[in-house]
Amino acid sequence: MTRNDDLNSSLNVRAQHLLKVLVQSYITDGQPMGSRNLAKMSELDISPATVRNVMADLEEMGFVEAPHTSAGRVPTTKGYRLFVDTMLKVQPLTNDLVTRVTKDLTSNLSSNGLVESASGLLSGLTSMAGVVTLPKHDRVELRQIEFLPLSDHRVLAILIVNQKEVQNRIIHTDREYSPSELEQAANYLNELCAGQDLVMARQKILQELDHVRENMNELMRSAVEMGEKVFSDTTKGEPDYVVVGQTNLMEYEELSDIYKLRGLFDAFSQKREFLNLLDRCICAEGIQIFIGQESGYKALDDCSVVTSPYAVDDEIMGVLAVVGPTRMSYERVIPIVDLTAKLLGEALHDRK
Amino acid sequence: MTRNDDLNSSLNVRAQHLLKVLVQSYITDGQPMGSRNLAKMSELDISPATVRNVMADLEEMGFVEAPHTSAGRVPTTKGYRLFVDTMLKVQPLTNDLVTRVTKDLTSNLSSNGLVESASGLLSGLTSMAGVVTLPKHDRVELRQIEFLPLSDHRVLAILIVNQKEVQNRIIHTDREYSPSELEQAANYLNELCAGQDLVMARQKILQELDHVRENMNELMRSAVEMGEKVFSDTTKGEPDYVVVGQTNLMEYEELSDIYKLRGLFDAFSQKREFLNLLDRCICAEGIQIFIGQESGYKALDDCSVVTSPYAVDDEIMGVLAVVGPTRMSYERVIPIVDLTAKLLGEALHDRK
DNA sequence: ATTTAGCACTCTACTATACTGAGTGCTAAA
DNA sequence: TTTAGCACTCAGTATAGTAGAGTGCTAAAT
Repeated sequence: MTRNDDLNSSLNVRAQHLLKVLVQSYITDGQPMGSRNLAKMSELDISPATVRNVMADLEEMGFVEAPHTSAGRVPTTKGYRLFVDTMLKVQPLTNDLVTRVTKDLTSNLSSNGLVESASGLLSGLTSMAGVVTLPKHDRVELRQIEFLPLSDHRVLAILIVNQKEVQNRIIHTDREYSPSELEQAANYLNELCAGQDLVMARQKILQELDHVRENMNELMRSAVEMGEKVFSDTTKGEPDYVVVGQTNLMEYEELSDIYKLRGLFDAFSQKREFLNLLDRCICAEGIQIFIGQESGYKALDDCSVVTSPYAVDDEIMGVLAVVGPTRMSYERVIPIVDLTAKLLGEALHDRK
Repeated sequence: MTRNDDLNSSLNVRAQHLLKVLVQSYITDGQPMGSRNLAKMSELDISPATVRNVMADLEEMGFVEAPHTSAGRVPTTKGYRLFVDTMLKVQPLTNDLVTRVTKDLTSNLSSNGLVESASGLLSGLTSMAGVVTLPKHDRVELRQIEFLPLSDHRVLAILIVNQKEVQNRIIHTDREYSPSELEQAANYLNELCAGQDLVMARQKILQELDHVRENMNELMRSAVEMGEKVFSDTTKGEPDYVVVGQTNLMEYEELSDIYKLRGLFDAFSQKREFLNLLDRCICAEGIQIFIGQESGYKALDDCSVVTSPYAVDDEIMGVLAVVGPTRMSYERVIPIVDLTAKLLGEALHDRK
């Protein structure tokens, strides 16, 4: 095998081992690792110089980088990714931990408090931020919307939500609309919002309003405005998810820049981006991990998110997640998220 | 009048004027003010040296202080207080602003969205954090609690809330309780929680649980545990107040220390301390202002809070507030808080 | 008696300089 | 392919010097 083979194909065993040791060390220390140190820790009986050669290769391939010339190496997103995908050995759960989670989730809590409680557990056990979406049951998913003209500038809006539930709203409009106009408006809104949570639907409409204030023909504008009127009554102020422990994130060096933090906190409170991310996980089975920029949202660039859906009787009800710095102990966090998801599902089952 | 008179009795006019100018300047600039500058700005035609003499007096009396030897003066809490109490000239509201608030609060919003909206307005107009408690109506105040024994380790709890509303809960206990035991437990809980919001009541009980786990006789412990079971069903996750714009506070130099911020944000999310503060204002008529340490809570040491109750038909429904750095433009914030309180009240009236 | 000018003094903030330690990349030998 | 050796880079820290802002005090002026 020539050196070039190593570069082009996958990494050889030694390089992988060194990367693994480096990632683990960096996760615990937060210090860039030099060749000398890594040579020792690797227990491979090779010299620092050799390690340097390997590191140069790893850097070329994008698995590690150096903060500056004389600073040792640090894993990149790609490095973490390889580590998480192929070298990770999740820590077994201690009994203490299992009983604590069980106790917190089975004792004394209403089904809504359960969500808070789970979020609190995630946050407490990891010292990062815990996020849990409300069980789907509590959310209202729009299937269809129809309009019926009434007299006096009023329109009856009929919302069909969830399976077969129906809601009626009367809205006041600025002028009379013909049935065919209303039909077109309904079509437009259905296209835009069907299948979504009402809250999300509303946000989408608000965006639309801003976005195309001018570019829109009169009819579409009417449709959007009508939609806004319908949905404005919807937002009961119910949150879509619960975040606990945001402030924990302030403790991490790599996030303690005030601007990053602000972006992150704003993202939490605006909810939109974050909900999108979580919604993406609701279909995926089991744990999913977004490292750094992988999430695609600027606010989360320096964060990793470990998510898992939770289900009652095989029906997926929501998603929970832990948000923390990319330099987090995945080995510890993953089983915690996994366990909490399972037990939350069970607890919800019992409350039915 | 001797110089001593000035010191012992109240400040003479000139000193007051200088203090006023200093406070106003400091609020806009954030820079400590030197004697030279102050002499000019005061338009009093006195020399810097004279100003220095006055400042020395003001410092001695605790109205101003110097960050360090060569740094000019900065108002103290006491200085702000005097300014707010006696020299403040609130800025008249612009028409733009009134219409904006009116529009935001009267258009398109459900009564619950109103609270969010008001909070958003406070935050948006001041670039600080806006807080609005939920209308009292939406809160549930415990008047009385009673227990009735059922069979099979079950107890029926009867809650009388608000005026005359009744709620029932069945709880499961670890053993049978006699009627007299239940009566004592009820008495104990009534004493502890009557008159409080259910959420607060629950918090109190949780505290109690922690606090006196050992020091309590068996009966009291049972009572508290039973209370916990009753109230655990209560916390519907409904927040007691809505905060918008926390992250705005990150922009202010004087708060941008990460530890202060963490304390502040934690206080917001734990709610307890903050609710206490707001509850204190619910009885006070009109605007109330807490400057720096006046609030009595460490987390708010570097903040000022401008509060006002809001009422529907003369019945006080809740409190709203703006939280920001002590160095805020009170002249601007006060009328905004005032207006928002009034219009929120009116908007709630219209929705009834 | 009050105000003012003048002056010595203090303290922060900034800049330049030098030094140390950690760690690298490259080259040539093993 | 690995290693030793060496020159080099860079962050971090300590040191010293300087400029600017502003004070407090004293003695003179009003």
